Amino acid sequence: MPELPEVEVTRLSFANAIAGAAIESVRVGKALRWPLGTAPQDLIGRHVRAVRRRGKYLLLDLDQGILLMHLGMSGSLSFSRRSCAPGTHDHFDLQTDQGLLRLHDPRRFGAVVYAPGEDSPQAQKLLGRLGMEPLGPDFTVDLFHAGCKRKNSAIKQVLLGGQVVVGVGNIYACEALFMAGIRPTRKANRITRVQASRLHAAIRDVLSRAVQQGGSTLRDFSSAKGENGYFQLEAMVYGRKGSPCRVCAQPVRLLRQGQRSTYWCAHCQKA
DNA sequence: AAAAGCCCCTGGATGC
DNA sequence: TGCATCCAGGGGCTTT
Repeated sequence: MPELPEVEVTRLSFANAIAGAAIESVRVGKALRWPLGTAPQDLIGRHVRAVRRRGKYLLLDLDQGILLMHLGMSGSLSFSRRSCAPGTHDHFDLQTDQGLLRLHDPRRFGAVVYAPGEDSPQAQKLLGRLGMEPLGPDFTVDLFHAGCKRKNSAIKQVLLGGQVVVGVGNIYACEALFMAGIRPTRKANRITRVQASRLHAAIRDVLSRAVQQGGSTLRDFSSAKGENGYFQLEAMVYGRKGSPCRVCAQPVRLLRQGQRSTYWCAHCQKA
């Protein structure tokens, strides 16, 4: 489910509400991708200072240590003033004096990991190799182009890989490549400076528009307030195999790249 | 070192 | 209706 826009929409939907909250109890349900990394009761009494995002990770800053949260493929968070009994797929609860933060994740590819700090080995193992934040000031055309030139794989794979730029998942990689008119299979190291510039702009544009639309709700994503996203209605190619391209009316094509589906338009993406 | 493949897991859609 | 198969928004780890 969650790419950068969905994670950011989630963050925005509960960051203010949870700021300053004291942790009262922690419930760990069925196993997620990794163990919590500390005894749940050790978190009791600590305060949530802020909620940040790095790539597709959420970072809950505690007054001592941090909680790294990842939504995997099917995860979503909810934050509610009133708590209620957990459902089948509710695998992590953080009960605070300001409300209950709950992770719902049917497939359990998500994770909640405690680390003593952002620079700790536990955190760096997950965050250490992440590329540039696409909506941040450090994501420049020059650095993006240089990053592409270092990669000998398909540009679609580079976007998904997260070592050059983070947060771009399958939906937004397809959409950005369409907007930039670039073939998904193009070798990244053969992208010209002009193409890199177009793709850079497309990535920023599609991600920021998606945040404004509340993300994409394909199956069951919603923000921590329960609000659905609407960007999927604006998708030009993703999930539209065989349907007419919204620009040229040629049928949208589907191909496999690294076990993932790539949607694209052969007529509009010739670069 | 870098790239490609392999899994983790559940549920919904599709086809017979 | 039932059952098998395929597919899904990710990404760390293992194998080439």
